Amino acid sequence: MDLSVLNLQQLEAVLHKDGPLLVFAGAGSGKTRVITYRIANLIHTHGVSPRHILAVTFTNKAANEMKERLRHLLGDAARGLWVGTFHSICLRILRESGTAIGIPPNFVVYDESDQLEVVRQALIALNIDEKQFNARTIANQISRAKERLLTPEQYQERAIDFFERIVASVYRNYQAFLRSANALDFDDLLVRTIELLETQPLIRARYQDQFRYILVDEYQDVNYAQYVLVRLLAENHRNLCVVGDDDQAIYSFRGAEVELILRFEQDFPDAKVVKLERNYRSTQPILDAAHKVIQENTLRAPKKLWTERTDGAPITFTQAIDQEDEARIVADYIFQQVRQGKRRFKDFAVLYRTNAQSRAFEERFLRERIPYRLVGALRFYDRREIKDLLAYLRVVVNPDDSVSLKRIINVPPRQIGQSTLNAVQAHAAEWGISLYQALNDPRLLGTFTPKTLQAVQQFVLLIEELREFARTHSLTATVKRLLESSGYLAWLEQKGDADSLDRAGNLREFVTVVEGFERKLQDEEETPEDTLNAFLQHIALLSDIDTLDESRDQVVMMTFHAAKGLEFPVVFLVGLEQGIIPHALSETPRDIEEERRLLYVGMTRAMDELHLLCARERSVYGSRKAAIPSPFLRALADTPMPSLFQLRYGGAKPSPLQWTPPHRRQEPPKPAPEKPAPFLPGQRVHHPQHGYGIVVRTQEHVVTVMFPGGKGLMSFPLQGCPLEEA
DNA sequence: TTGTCCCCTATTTTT
DNA sequence: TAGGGGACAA
Ligand SMILES: Nc1ncnc2c1ncn2[C@@H]1O[C@H](COP(=O)(O)OP(=O)(O)OP(=O)(O)O)[C@@H](O)[C@H]1O
Repeated sequence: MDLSVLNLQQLEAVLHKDGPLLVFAGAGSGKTRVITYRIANLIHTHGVSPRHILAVTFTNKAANEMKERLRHLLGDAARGLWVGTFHSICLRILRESGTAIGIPPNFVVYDESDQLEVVRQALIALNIDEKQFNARTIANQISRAKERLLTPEQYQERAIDFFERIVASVYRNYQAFLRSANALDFDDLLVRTIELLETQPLIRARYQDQFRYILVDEYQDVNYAQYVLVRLLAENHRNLCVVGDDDQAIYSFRGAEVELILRFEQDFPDAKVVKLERNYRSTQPILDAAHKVIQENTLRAPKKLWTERTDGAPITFTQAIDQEDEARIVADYIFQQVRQGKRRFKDFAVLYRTNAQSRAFEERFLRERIPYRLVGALRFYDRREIKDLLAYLRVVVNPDDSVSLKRIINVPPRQIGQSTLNAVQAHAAEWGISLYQALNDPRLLGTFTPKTLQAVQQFVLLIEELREFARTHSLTATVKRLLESSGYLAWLEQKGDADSLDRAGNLREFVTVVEGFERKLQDEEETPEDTLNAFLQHIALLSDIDTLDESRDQVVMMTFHAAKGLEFPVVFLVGLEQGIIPHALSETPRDIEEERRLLYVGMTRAMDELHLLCARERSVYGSRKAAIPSPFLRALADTPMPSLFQLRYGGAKPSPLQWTPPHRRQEPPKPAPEKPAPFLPGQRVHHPQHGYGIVVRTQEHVVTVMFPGGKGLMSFPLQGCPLEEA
């Protein structure tokens, strides 16, 4: 195997065979590469069987890439390796061995919205007003508790105020509900795996023996439960290699604790520590700027980072008028670079703090026919029609899954309305049975009018018939059958509006996805039921980034969070404004430092070019608000940063960041009393603050003017613009 | 029971 | 801005 693609420090980490190992290093220093080559080396040089190796990645996509690279390095010798996220690995363990603690392998994985629904049900059962205690907040609290491995009882003991006591009772109820629906939420996957390993010595011994080498990427973002799981699994062989960078810890809102990586050397006093200092990804100007930003943080371990790419383009900073202008500037730049043959679309990434910011870019890119892929909060599988279909499938697997049943009982409408549903729910709650059991309970059915009774019985018949069908047919056939016999597809088509037809299209696409999944499983001998289970569980753990296809020539857009671990030749960081990053909701110094790390993660995704943008004005909830640059950019005050205008039109020499101090409020644009004078390119104009300039271009609503004296180009909305002919 | 219309509110980030 | 929920008529 060719280890010459590693530097000395990387080699040191890769060759370290037994015992705990910490690779602690900055962005782009080749940490992930170390993990990959360490695995390859263990298999190739030391003859370790792949099934004795467990590698944990942050996303499913990262797992797939690692598998792919190992296949490339080792060919078939890499088969049998365990690579996946914490959640997918726990899922696999629970499927294999969960029965020992009463988890049948066909459990359902509840996602966030299912979770919320369960909390709502619990609130109703406990007679708590949802307006008084927000279901989402409570669901979050429950998640936090599980991440700290607190049972409802333990949580209750620790509850210090009224709210927490409420949460404790909801939590207890919530767990009971999950159990009766044979469901696990995301956190349960970890919690129950740990429970399994802690209470079942034989099973623990088996997995501890199996995973002789454990490697964890992005260790700075593990939470307490994940930490406990790793320790538990590694306890015996102690061949644990963790890799991370405290400056890239950005998931504390999800319970992750950076302290866990900082504590590694105390947990394993004999740990070998390797630091990597050479960055292979970015040019010097990018690295310098990123370093200036992150250096402002106080809670960090200092680290060096250098690069041989000392000759890069300067980073740019551009203030746009508003978000549309921001999108326009980015689109123009991309278009120009592609047209000149310098770049392809897939070389570009647009990164932002919040998903809502993608909108202006989508619109602009659509208009300019720039192909793009949005990695969004809304997954394909989260679309309403797909979730409905999945709910049907879950009910087919497990009719006692009341959350799913409730979702589809009247979709499409089948005469089972709110009042019937209320009666069913009340009955189910009263007798402690599932909704489906209630629907079959003569005591309840007796109270229905003939019309309702018929509707209910038809529904039960539909489900039974589908269950029978699913037992004896392929997954694809079942899905097709379901779309027919539930009347779902017909319902959408009969509605006939654009939205419904769109949804119908998505459902057909879903059938294709199912076919693909089934084809991949072909070699494994599975019963139709197993296939269906595996499919549902698999989908529950997918995130949108996992479906990103990097071979397609398209610009990618995603949040800073989603970009973790990725790299792109040209990166635009947009909306770098106070209130967005740091986000207005971050308050404590700790929060602020995490926001700064987020910016750092974004900056360090760039290989060749980094472009920072912000807008002077932004629409929030539809109303326009003045915006000022993010205070984080102050760290770059002495960095020469030309704007994209200057880059394009030449003009003034790169100037330092023009800082608009926070106290100097931007004037909201005054509505123009008369039709604005049309400006022509080449025309001389005067601006009250910036003085004389030359118009370089006019568009429908915007005029761009070049000012002398290092000011470069500025754009103004024609509406209410203070420019005058000179 | 269904469908429509209008008002209100929520928005950080996600496995 | 949008989408969810409540009020109301058919
Ligand atoms: N020894 C090396 N020689 C050449 N290129 C390398 C070397 N090590 C890593 N690289 C390249 O550097 C880039 C960053 O590597 P990698 O993703 O492993 O870094 P990382 O430390 O995991 O980054 P991050 O923390 O930002 O996710 C990749 O393109 C990788 O191929």
